[in-house]
Amino acid sequence: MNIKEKRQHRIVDIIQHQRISRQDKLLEQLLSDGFSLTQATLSRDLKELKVGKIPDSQHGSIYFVSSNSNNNYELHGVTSIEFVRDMVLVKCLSGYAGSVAASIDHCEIKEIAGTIAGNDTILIILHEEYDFNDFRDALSNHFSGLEHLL
Amino acid sequence: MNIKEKRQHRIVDIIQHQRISRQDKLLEQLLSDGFSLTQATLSRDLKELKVGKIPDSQHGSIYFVSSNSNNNYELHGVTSIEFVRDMVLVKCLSGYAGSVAASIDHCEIKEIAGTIAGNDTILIILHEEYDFNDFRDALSNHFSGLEHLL
DNA sequence: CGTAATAACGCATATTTTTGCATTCCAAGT
DNA sequence: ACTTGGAATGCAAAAATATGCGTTATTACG
Repeated sequence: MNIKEKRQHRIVDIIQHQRISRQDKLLEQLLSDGFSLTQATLSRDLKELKVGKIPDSQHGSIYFVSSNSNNNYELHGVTSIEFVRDMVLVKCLSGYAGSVAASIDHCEIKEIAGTIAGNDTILIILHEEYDFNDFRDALSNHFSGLEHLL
Repeated sequence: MNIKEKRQHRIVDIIQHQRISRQDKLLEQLLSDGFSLTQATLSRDLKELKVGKIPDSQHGSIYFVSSNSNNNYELHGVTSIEFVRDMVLVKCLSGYAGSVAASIDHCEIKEIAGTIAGNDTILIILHEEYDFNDFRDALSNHFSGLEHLL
């Protein structure tokens, strides 16, 4: 895991455990944790992580991580991803299709109309208005380690 | 319904139907809808409404209304609310405790660890880090008509 | 390796949002 | 109608966040 990933993991961690209302404060913590960055980078990280902000009665407005935001979660067992017609076929190691599909479902990706998992293959149907590019973007927003398959 | 309420309703309406990324844009629409206000007031409205902002892959960052934000729903049958130790006791009309508790549960208020309802009394346990003030704020954010009890 | 292509980042600045303060509006009470 | 207190608002300034651009690191490839 490289520096950037570590940093972003730490950002999510901090946000999930404390009420952060300003990038400054978050930056302070990251710096004292040994990370080296500026507010500009932090701003970009928050965007990549799809970290949102919502008013809070006590602290003005605080950051939060949407449950199905970019969690950079690693998706294990996927061996290939291909696009056929307006469907996506995801091939997995034997027995992995169920868990992989469950992970994907859990993200509630708006582009996906539904998934069907067998033993080692998942069929994903996209909503009509989306194409493979949309799907690829969405998937890479939610999971890491798929770069070489997309 | 007074001007402010109408305006705030309209704000929620706009946000739920379009991807708004800046208060300016929202302001424009409100002005052309005949409302008269400045961006400062809009900012305050968004805070009152607990309208959040979350990065969006297409439009930078867009406003959204949390499903269990300030919905100003009326809570019927409550007769008193009191704080005892780190718990809250809600007294209701006979038979109402169940439905009131269900309504409260439905909001998934983060300050609440759990609720237990009898026939006319609900016991609400708060998470350790919150106090009655937090609870009161949260409750009044979710329901109207409780002012005289809080 | 050397080089090209891309990603990551900082700096400075622009953009956007929030807020302190003064003013206006409005409802309640006399 | 007059006073009064709180809510609502505008204005201007402060605070917070985002971003264009140039530089540096990192990766990919011949």
